[in-house]
Amino acid sequence: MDNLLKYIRSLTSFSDKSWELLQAALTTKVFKKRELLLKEGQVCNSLFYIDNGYCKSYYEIDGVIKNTGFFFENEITTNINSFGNGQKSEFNIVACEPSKVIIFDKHKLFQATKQANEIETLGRNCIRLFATKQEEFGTLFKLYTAQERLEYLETKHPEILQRVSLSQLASFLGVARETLSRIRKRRTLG
Amino acid sequence: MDNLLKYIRSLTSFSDKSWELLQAALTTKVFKKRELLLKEGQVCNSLFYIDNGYCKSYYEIDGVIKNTGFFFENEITTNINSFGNGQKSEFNIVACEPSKVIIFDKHKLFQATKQANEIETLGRNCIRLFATKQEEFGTLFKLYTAQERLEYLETKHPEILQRVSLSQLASFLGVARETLSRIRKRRTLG
DNA sequence: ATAATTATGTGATGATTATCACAGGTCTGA
DNA sequence: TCAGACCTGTGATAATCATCACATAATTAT
Repeated sequence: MDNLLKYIRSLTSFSDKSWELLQAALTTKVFKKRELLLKEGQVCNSLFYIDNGYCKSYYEIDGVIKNTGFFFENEITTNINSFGNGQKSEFNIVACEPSKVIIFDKHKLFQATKQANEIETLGRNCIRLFATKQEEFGTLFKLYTAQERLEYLETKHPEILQRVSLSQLASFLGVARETLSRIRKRRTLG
Repeated sequence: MDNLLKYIRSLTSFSDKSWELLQAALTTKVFKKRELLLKEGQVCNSLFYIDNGYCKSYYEIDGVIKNTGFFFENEITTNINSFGNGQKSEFNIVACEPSKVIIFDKHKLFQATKQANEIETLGRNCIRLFATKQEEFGTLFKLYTAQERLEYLETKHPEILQRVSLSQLASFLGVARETLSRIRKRRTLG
């Protein structure tokens, strides 16, 4: 829980009392590799804080897996649309490594929110960070070619390249794995 | 202001008192076509609620304009990263038609937030909607081809096609305008 | 340990797309 | 209203990418 408290206090002022109230909404779970945090068709009633390990979100379309996001330590992942509107999730979230995850229960969180305004502010800031990340990666596709997208990750998010395999990354970058392999080869030579 | 109040109340319960407190953070401005709401290099200290008209966000890279979002009536636009972290904006937001915009001032909004918890909740919900939209459009590029992205807009967001020119849309869809013209031709025939 | 699975590299080929060039249509402001 | 600015369509060509096929690591499970 120590990491989470530091994370929270990096976002907003948070009294010991707020922290105590928040506990009612939290549970910790260790997910095995390939275990699902969220399954397609379910309603997402949780925010998932990743204490260690990492996860990815992916769609499965006509049997083909399309990765849409990677989430590492000290990040929160969720299906923001499902969480906010109660609609069924169209994608999955899965642990890519054994991962210790702190789960925020939506309904208990909203109850805690009523008791401490700091928790409401925390919620706003978590969603803000999530929105920022979505915007950042969504923009990549409009601005850059596949090769430039790879270079962007190399510069701004090297941790992704270190931990995610080429095949997994290709799907995220929107190119075939063979293409990414060739892009990488061109780059290490030229 | 009537549209805005309806919009707010569609998101969260909002008392007349909260509405009155919120007024201190609001100003209304009519932007001419091509007038900038936010300029690259500026810090974004506002949320922009579009009462009528529409706007787009765009990057200008090596003299080439890349559209990253379109925003219509009853939507809020901003640079969420600049607004939240105080960093300089890397993109512009411009009125594509004469547009009546209600501007939420960040600092005054935060003051109002301290006086009414409903305003904090409103803020969280506005950011949530923004995040949902970012996720939706970011995902398009990972899941679909250019033609499928066009079909998605035709189905889910026909208002964009009705109001945005082909050239402007091509940039948003990440293809050359000639390519979008040909995709459209293929579709209307086949 | 070793068999099975998963990941990566690479060639060949066809499909898709970007880019340049140019023509005609539509909008718009002085 | 009329000239300049924008928008759309289309051909030609080169670049990029997806797909299939197969070989060879690397990893994983029993």
